[in-house]
Amino acid sequence: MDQNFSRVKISDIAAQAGVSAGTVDRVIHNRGEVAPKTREKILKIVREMNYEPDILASTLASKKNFRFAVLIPEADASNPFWQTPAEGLHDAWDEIRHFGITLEKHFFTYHDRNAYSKKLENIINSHPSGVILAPIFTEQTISYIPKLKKLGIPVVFLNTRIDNQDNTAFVGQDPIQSGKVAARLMDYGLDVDAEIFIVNIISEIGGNSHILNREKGFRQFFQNINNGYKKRILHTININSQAPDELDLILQQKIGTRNPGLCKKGIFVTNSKVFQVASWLEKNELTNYTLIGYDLLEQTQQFLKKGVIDFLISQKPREQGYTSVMALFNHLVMKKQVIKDQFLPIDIITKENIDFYINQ
Amino acid sequence: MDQNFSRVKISDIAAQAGVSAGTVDRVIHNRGEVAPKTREKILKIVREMNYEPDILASTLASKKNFRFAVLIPEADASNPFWQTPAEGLHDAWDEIRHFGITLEKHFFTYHDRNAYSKKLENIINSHPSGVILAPIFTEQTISYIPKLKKLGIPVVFLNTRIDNQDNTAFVGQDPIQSGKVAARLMDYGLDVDAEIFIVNIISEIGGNSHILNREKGFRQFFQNINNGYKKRILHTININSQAPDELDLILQQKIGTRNPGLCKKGIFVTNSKVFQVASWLEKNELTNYTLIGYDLLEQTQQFLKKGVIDFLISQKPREQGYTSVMALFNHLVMKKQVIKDQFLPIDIITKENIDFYINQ
DNA sequence: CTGAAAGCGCTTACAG
DNA sequence: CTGAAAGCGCTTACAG
Repeated sequence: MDQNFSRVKISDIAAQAGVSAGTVDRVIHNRGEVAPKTREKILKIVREMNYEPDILASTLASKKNFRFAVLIPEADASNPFWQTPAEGLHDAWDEIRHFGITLEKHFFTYHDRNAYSKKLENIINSHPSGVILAPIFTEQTISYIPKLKKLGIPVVFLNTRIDNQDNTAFVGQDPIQSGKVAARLMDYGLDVDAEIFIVNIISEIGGNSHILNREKGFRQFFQNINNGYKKRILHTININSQAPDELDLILQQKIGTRNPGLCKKGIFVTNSKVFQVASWLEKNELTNYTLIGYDLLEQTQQFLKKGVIDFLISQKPREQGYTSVMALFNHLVMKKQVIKDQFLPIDIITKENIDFYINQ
Repeated sequence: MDQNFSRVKISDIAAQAGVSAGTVDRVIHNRGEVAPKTREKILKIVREMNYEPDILASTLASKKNFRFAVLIPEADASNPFWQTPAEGLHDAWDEIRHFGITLEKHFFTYHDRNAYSKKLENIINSHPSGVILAPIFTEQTISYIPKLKKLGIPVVFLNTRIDNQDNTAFVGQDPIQSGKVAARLMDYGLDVDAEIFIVNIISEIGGNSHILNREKGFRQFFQNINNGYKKRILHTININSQAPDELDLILQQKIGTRNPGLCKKGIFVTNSKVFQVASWLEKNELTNYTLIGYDLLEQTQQFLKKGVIDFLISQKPREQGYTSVMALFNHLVMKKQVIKDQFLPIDIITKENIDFYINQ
């Protein structure tokens, strides 16, 4: 039955096979030093009796320890997103630490690729049991994959996916698809002839692949729509600057002065910087815009609640952290098969459901 | 440090206190038979050394077993919703069964209150370690709460919340708030003067509190909106019938013949029966409606993908099951403090993000 | 009220 | 290649 945890133990197998528990153990864990016939015999009985090891007893006896090393961006005022994945990592660790697991967190900044490489190298040299990585810097990351592989250290990618790599798992969101979700919301809410602005606010050296892919998905949505009458006009606005005044100026120029007074327009901001656009709209009392962006930061939440932002898309940052640790745990400790691409849901957040998503 | 699992063990405490491990154990588990001064002394050292028991060793040694009894509606063709919570229950059990936990599932039908009572009574009389309950029948449930309490059997409410009860936890969605989410989506997508129909399709004896509360929340949203110009016209249509033909007739009469040709109208179906309304719209080639409903069943999914349904709200059925088991586990086995009201997120599902929610 | 001993199921040297 | 013994940290009778 489903509900009954197998009570067959090693001693049962040993008795059946007429050998000692130690020999059974050697077979089960493929530790060699067992005669082929003995091995086969034991294996057969293991299968017949449907033996499942007691993972608790195993962990207790083996005194094995696991070190999970984490390398993610440092959370700070200009980059608060990374606070929450760190909490998720910690929560998961708290649930599994009984199994002799330690979690080491290391941080890097978006500004320094070399520091990232250096830290990753140090981590690898310390021979952790597994690594959880936010591989913002793609090339640097790829260059270390062979070494990790050689040392047999499994690696989980967090938040950013890299194609064709030997990672144990990826945990994060599909950015192209999330762009499509944003597009659906725009399309549903706007008149047929409404203009739409895609605003990319790029303020860091790295980590822009998400932005590009979200725009890509957003545009794909409108290409795929086959009710041809909906010829949406999409403008992309790329902004590097971070100074609020400068940003306002650009927005004013590119959006504010454009066909004022016509029907409601849409603005899709491809990351959490949507709060800066919201701030501009609010200051200038511009209400005739639908505004959609990303992430539940303190600032974005405020503007959603005020109604300046209409929808936010959440990346489930806590769950990203949580799920990454669990992927490593299931792979390393539970020896379960782990799903390689773990795409987390693309949550649509409004004023009405936000309370249930905070801290997810 | 955060990351270091305490390595103090009972023998360390015992040595410090100059007693045996057995005595320390008695103190830690409040099993009495210890002299007050000894007790105090040990307690002090436990605190000082920051002792945390090794839950694995404890579980292994104690040979304790836990029986979790579940009582939920039977999933069948007319009520497929309950398939998924059952899967979530099973998934959670699979993760924790090492701790000597068995999961017993019992089922009831919406049609028979007495059978529900009877089953609940039988479950209680079998003295399980804890109970997980879908308390569809409120009164019947409440009448058994004192008995559960007396026997010290913790109970977790699944999907339906009952006020002011001594349950260990509730896991489910806030139906009033979910109605507001639906209202937000309607309001965002419809013209100011569009008519909106609220359709309650009631096909069972019990389980209608969700429907009522969803309508309530939906209406509250429009009452609270203070941009007075948006005077929405809301019609409620209550339908008891289940026969498709009859249903179509009623919909045709109440919705289909009403101001045809005017601007897009909204239909909010307060449960998963939204697929029946979708089917009616499709058959009659009525495209000028925004349709919002609940739950990711096979039928609702199809209509969402076809574009007949615009949005679905998911109750996260799998997570409901999963979280219920974990609540009981954390309470009973891990002896952690468990949050009483665990409201799960109100997920907004579209054609674009549905793939990431299936089986949640 | 307290301690010594055996045991939970598995793993790890060690001896042969 | 194999077995006997000790041990992981905690709990459970049992004896006193």
